[in-house]
Amino acid sequence: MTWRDVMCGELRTGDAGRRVTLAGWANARRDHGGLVFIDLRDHTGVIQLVVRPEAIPVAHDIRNEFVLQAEGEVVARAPEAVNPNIPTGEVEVQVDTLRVVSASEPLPFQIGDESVDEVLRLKYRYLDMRGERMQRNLRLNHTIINAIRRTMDELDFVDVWTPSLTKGTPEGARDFLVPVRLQPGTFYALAQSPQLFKQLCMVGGLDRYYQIATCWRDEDLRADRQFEFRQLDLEMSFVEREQVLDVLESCVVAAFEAVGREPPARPFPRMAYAEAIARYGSDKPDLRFGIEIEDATDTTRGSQFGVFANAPVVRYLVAPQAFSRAELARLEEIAKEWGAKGLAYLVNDGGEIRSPIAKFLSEDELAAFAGGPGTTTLFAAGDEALVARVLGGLRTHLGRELGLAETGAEIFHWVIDFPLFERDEDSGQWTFLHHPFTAPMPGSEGFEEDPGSALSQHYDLIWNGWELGSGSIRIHDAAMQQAIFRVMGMPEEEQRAKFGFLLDALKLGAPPHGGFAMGIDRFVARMAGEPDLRPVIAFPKVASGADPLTGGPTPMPDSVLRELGIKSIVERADN
RNA sequence: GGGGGCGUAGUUCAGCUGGUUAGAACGCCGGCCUGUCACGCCGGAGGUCGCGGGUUCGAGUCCCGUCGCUCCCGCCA
Repeated sequence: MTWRDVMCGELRTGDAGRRVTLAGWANARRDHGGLVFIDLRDHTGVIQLVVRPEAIPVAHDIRNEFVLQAEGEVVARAPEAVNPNIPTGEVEVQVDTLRVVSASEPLPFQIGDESVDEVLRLKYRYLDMRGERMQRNLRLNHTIINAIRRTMDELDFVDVWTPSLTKGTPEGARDFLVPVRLQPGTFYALAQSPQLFKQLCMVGGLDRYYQIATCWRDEDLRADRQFEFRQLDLEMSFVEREQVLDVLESCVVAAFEAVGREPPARPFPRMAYAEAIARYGSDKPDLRFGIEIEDATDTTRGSQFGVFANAPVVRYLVAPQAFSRAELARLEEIAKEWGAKGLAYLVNDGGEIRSPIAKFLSEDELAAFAGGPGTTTLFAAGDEALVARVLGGLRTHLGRELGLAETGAEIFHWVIDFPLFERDEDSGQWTFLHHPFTAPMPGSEGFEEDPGSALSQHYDLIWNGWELGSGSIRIHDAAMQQAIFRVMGMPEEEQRAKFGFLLDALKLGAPPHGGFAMGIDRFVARMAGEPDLRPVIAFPKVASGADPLTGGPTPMPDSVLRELGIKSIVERADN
């Protein structure tokens, strides 16, 4: 038998007179006693069925979300019966055969009701999926990934599968561990990224590798972070930075074109890390709006206001609004979240300056810092990094709260010239900023002398203040790789134990290479206009790490653990 | 690990300074209806107010604890 020969959403007046077989879900029913209307829905849309219950008594028993199969004739509706709200509204199907394929109990929530608690929708994700939003998002995801794959293929990249089960490393994110039964007491880690495997592919002469790779990280979940996520992972041999960036720009543009949107102009602007921090207080600034950080240190050095006079750095930004006392208290909260001790400000309310610190400031200072009427100057004082963090946090907050970012623009840009190392605040040890395989900038090869001022060939791709991904030119020289490990305080034996396989490869004819990893889920979420990741992922987990649909994770019986050489030390009521 | 928010019918919510039988809308069930399209009209069922304890003559409301969910910080090479 044939379940259907046309989709619900496809029928138009040109189909009038045609006999059709349809299958789908009962989206709505309007039972008039002697005449029953049923809106039949599939992923293409809705078509009105007209059923005469004297001939088809089952029509009275149809309920929402029953799966139905209907046969009948497409007829044009009378002009006064046309429904202009749906694309199929000029026709309907006069049904002569109606079959309940699958009944449905009343639903826990109504399809398409976006006000329903998200966790409940996740528990019944398949119902949520029947709604327009998930249908749109999952298909958008498919379209984007197809466009990316097509682009990579055109550029001669080879899709190579790398292992999910990998050797664990204590650096970086926490690993998801997988016990190995054949070697009790040992574990694989689920890959946090194919990083080293793709570098080995370059040593293997693949020249251009890519993969839509699943990655796992056992860190706390957020609105834009899941345990597992996908990245467009790529690596290229014999390239400089600009060639890598060019490939990513091609993918972004192809994705925009595939979904029928105006792509961003190429090349995307480049901005040095130091400039991003100085002007915006962030290494991923949202450039859809202005508001830049200004320096006040020269003026405040001799200030009567002790907080200013004693701070290594005083900087400020001018917000385009004269904030109320309550709003300023809220902003101070934000500033404190980012590490500030307090928040100094000048409100210019129609030309009149309001400020608790005005009495400490000279005429010169007031004149220098106050914005025009209807603005507020927000200060941060402290060391350079703190000031950047606080003002960057405030700037992002203002962009969101004041709607400054809602310009309709889509701004892509690169941040380049990152530092190679940073100090770990706890241990005081030098540690890599991104990962230890990033090559230093030409001119920074002497990084062992002065790790703090060395720059790296690392780059980030930013979309409207979202970090979409990052990459770098890698180290292809074993001696340099070992020098990096040395600066990080990793002794020779530890280097061998953890990364011996990489060091061996780098000694056996490793070509210069570089690559990138872009978060696919983030990219799709942005493209879909979704505020976070979950609406573009078919079956996401919630913030506790649980899966409301299947009820995972679950404890395992001791017998299973014993075979794996594992003993649980956690007492559980449910075990 | 730290901070904020939430938890009342299937769903979304209301429920004042503590005061009779905890309400509404949608959904659900029954009845009527041949041109509706979020059909309409009439009737009905449905609640351990997250859980435990306390204060009180009396707790959805106040207090303590606990659980769950959520957002943020930490963390996420």
